[in-house]
Amino acid sequence: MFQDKYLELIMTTFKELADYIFPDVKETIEDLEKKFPKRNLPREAEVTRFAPSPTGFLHLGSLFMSLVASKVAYDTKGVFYIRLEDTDTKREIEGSGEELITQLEHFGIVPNEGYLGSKEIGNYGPYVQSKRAYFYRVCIKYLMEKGRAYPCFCSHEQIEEIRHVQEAMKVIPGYYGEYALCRNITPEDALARIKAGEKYVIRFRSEGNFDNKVIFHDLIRGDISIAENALDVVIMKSDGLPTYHFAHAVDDHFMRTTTVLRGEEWIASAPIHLELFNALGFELPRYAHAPVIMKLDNGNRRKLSKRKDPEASVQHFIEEGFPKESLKAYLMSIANSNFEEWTMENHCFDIDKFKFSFDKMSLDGVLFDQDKLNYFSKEIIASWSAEEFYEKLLAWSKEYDEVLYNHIKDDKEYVTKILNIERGGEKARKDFTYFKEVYPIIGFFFEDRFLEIVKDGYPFNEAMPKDVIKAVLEDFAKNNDYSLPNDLWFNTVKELGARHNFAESNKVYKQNKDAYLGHVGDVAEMIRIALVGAKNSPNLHSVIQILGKEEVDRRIKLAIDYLG
RNA sequence: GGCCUGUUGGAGAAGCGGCUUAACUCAUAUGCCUUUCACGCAUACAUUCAUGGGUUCGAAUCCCGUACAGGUCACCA
Repeated sequence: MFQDKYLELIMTTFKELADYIFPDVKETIEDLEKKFPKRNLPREAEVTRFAPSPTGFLHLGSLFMSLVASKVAYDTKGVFYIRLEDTDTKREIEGSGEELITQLEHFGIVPNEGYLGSKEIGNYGPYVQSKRAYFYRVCIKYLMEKGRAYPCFCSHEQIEEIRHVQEAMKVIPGYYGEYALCRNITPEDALARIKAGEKYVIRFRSEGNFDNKVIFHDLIRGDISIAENALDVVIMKSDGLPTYHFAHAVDDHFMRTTTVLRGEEWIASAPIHLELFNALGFELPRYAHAPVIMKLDNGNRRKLSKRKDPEASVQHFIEEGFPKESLKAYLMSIANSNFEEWTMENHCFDIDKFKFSFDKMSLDGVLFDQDKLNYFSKEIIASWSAEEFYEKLLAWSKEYDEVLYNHIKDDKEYVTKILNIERGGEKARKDFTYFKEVYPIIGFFFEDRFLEIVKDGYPFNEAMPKDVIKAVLEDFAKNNDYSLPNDLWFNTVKELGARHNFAESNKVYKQNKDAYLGHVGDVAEMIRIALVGAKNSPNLHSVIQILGKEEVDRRIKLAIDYLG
């Protein structure tokens, strides 16, 4: 009897406290429930999200997360949205929110709703946490009235001290139970201290016990059994903004997220979220804790670090000119190991056509594999038509490679021909893995670049007498027939070789080395070096066809002059 | 240190009690093809599934211990 009376008394003072702290809050959780009703979607439709903090460039891991999240929504005809988690004002980097969106867009990841940099779309906003302060206040006020939240006046030093005591006593560290100093401050006292201007945070009053276990289901890992939460976590910081834990509960509930996809580093705090959802009377979303992308460093696996690893930044791949399709295909191969087999069966790298599933996802952090990315990239670039390649190359170079851009922008026809060499078919040429290496490979096709290459001499075979090379080139200049197709043309090269005592094939040469100066391969090499300034190039016939008679003649003459 | 998660070749992995002499892909090596390079083709690459024990007629697959790796223990997300 006395107990009930006391409880009633406490409750009313809790309410006074809450009213004092949140004078602006007029609405209740029920009002918000009505304002943000469940979306009218088919049952299997998933609502997913990507919730980055504006603290720097887009991380490869973040791209991975957003790719999977958007894929899940896309596959189920659901909704994918973006929410900006900007509650950490200290770490915030000006403009990085917009940058994140731009980079996501570059990869074709466009949300159905949410924060879009310059604007927002959707009925569940605002989608920027700093603009949602009111909603958090509504929810905290609710908890406080129920006695499930209380102001805490402890300083960092005090908390530090508590931890030291706990460490010495070998008990679980943290702000809970008897160690939660402010937990039992009466509402009257708290009110007085707040009125006196003392700084405070608001903590959640946990009813859990570390000795109990909670089981929660993870879409990737299955059931995870873990100690119940007993920590009185901070839910509102002294600056009035919510902590991640609280914002997660409020936002994902009112934005009606059905599946929360996040990094595995959140598994440990899941019990906090469980209790928070419960206390607020919210239905729990499904969770999927994805593995992180790692790197091998001195034999140890560690997370890709923004500071140490250039490949941690998505911008790095954009600047190098990896096609967006390559990166997406690579990331999908990490997400679902059967994706690679699927690409081979279907001769397709379009991740939109692939069916993603959580249970094919790895549980372990995967090592970033540049070789694998390169492989996808080569295959994908080889699968494009020359026109497609040209357009993409042009767009990229305009932004990141001025020299290349100036060479290709005004001569689509010429460049397309170059890019078309040995393109298509089962045995397509696969020598480009990213845009940045295109110019070094095809540069010789351009007059100015060719002169630059050749300026310091030609890499002719030292063992071959100069007058022989000269004679071969002179003969070639006189007798080269542009009208012939590859096979017939190459026969004329063989004949040319024969006139200068070169065997028609390596086989013939090997049988009687003394009878010849060399074989056709050597002849082709001389012509190649004269025309491109290097020992290797794409198919010679193609090169000659593209350069044209005039240019070939000029280059041959230049080489002859060089030989003296 | 407590708790959580994981451990199949250099990488990503399939397999989840007998069809596995452990699939497939990338990488690597060698050879073939070839006018160079690239492509393509062929072959090789884990007697063994971190390790020790157990259950079983039978284990990579189930159970227990150990080791190792990653995560987490903030008014950071």
